[in-house]
Amino acid sequence: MQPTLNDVAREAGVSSITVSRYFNSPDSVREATRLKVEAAIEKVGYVRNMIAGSLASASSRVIPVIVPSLSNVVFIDVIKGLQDEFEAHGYQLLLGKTDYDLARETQLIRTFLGWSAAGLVVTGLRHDDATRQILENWNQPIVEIMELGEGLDLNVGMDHVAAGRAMTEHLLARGYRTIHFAGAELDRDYRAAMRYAGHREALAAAGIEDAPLLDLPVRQQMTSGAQALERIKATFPDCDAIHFANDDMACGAILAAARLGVRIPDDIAIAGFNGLPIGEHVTPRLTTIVSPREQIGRMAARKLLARINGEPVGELSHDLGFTLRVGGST
Amino acid sequence: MQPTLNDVAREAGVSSITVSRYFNSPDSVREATRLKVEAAIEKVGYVRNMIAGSLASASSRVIPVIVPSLSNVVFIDVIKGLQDEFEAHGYQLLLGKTDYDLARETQLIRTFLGWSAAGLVVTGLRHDDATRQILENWNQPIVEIMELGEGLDLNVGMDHVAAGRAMTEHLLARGYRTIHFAGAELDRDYRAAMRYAGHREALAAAGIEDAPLLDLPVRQQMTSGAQALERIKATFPDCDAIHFANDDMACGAILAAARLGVRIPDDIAIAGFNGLPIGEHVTPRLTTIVSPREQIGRMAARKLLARINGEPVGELSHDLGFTLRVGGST
DNA sequence: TCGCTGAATGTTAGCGCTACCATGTTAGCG
DNA sequence: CGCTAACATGGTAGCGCTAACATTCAGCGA
Repeated sequence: MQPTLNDVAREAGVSSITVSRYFNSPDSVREATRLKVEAAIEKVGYVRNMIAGSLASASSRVIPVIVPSLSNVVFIDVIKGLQDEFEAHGYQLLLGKTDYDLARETQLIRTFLGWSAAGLVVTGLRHDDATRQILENWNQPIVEIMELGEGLDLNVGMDHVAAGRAMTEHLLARGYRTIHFAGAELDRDYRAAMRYAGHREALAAAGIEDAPLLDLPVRQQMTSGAQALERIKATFPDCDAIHFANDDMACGAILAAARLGVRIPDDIAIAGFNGLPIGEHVTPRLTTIVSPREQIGRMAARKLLARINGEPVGELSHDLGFTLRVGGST
Repeated sequence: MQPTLNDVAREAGVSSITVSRYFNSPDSVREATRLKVEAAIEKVGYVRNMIAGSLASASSRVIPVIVPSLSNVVFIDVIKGLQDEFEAHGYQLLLGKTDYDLARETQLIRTFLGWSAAGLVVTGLRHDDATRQILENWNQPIVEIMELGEGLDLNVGMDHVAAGRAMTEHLLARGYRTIHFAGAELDRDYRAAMRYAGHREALAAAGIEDAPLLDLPVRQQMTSGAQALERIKATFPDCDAIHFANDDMACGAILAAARLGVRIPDDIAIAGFNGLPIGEHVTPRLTTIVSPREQIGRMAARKLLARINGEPVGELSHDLGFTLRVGGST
């Protein structure tokens, strides 16, 4: 049987609430008492029972994080940022995954509420009505991450439409005119679809109404990229640039180009999105948009913790921006 | 205020314990009662309070997972496997990260014990005495993952020494004789060091006593790989093969080779470890050892859940093996 | 010395649920 | 039709902690 607060209290010759205070508000315990309590804790080998504490105080130091997928590096980096900040402040990260299914999201949130969570991190601004209703009635802080817009509470991310626009503006500036957009399952990955929307906007602004789209079924991302290049090269010989939905696909295309004898950027230019390390190692270097993934996690955690601790959080919606990194591929 | 079991019970005209049974052992509740309870739950919008349940039953459906790093794809894949299985069985994954620090591991485990966890997944077989002592006195199932050997309880992984040996045997069979091993911070990444040990064994068995090692400080893995290639090429012109500690480094080297005009495998052969998708996209294809990462997660979760549910778990230590995937790089 | 004040500590009553045992209820049998 | 066994349900106590209020104590000025 694990020792309890009472065992520590008896050993230290104080009451159990004093030991509780030693943990929760050390400043309100006198130095001498603190030492006695510390010795007692050490002696009996006490481990705090977080469950009992959470029940009594109706709040736990647990923060659920809901992401659509763990196969995507993007979310890994975000989780890393979140985890670092949470751990540093004594909060635990509870991981949930929706597989891009909004109903699953609702279910997860329902479960997590049962953990009296101190806050919630959820991916994206799109939720179904059930989720929305639950969260609106929940009075703990929430951060919606990745995108930007009118949210439930706090919001940290970047503007995907602007990112798509920026890349296509770059391609247009370089003189490319027949630019295809290639992605994988854009209905699920709606943030990629937003980048495609930005891409269309940029084309329209340049007087180009045609914005050809190749939307492949997901398999392995790099393979899809290679496949997209082959397909577009074969079907649309006029195409002079491909704007990919992500770096994995773009690098898959660049690596395939070497095998196929396609010269980049002379025969066709390639652009990506995310700023993954691999883009710097392929030849030519990939032109991409660097997304602030880990920073999104870090900032989301900071805002959430600030809100939990009743500190000012600043703007509700926080745009972390992005940077265009130009390589030799465009 | 959230509705409680009592609210549901009153609404359904039964006692609260019956509602509790509806959740925990549905088979022991009559059909008619079940329907009444379901209607009541729906009506009052009841959400289970997992905290209270965990306190009363002294066990929570939470399973902490402790990994050294989140920057390494390897652990991501493992977490994915674990998460899938846990979620399917109604268990929550609590994520902890040690940054390869054993003292941090102890601290995390101590905290997690306070969550009355149903089990624990921890990376590796090496722990400090404090951790070992805590875990030996804890009577819940534990799985140590990644490696193989005499563990605290259950163990799922692969034999890294054998993997290193297998790769080097392959290189020797291909006729390479001056084989360098290149890794990054092998003191921290001791599983890579185990592969190096296997590499040395294979060389020794072939009568080669010299097993040159290049151990770089970690930066970005692909960059380290490129750097290793340059360094070895310049310093040891006789070297005819590099056995890398992982695929990232190996691919970094292959991609750098194209830029440097080094022909692979004619000038130098390159081998990796892990079987990441990128290895199949570089030219030539990377020869590597495919590690069963996601399967390790999945199997670890299954064994843990079996043990939790009092089902037979089979062998305490489970070897998931590995496969040599030969590409054009050797 | 006393009384006052603020800081430190204690007392009490739950938080919402489940374990344990007790009781009621049904079906099957002779 | 009564008896029994198996099944279904209920009452009660308490898991280990903290919120809220109560009390004590130290330190100080008058």
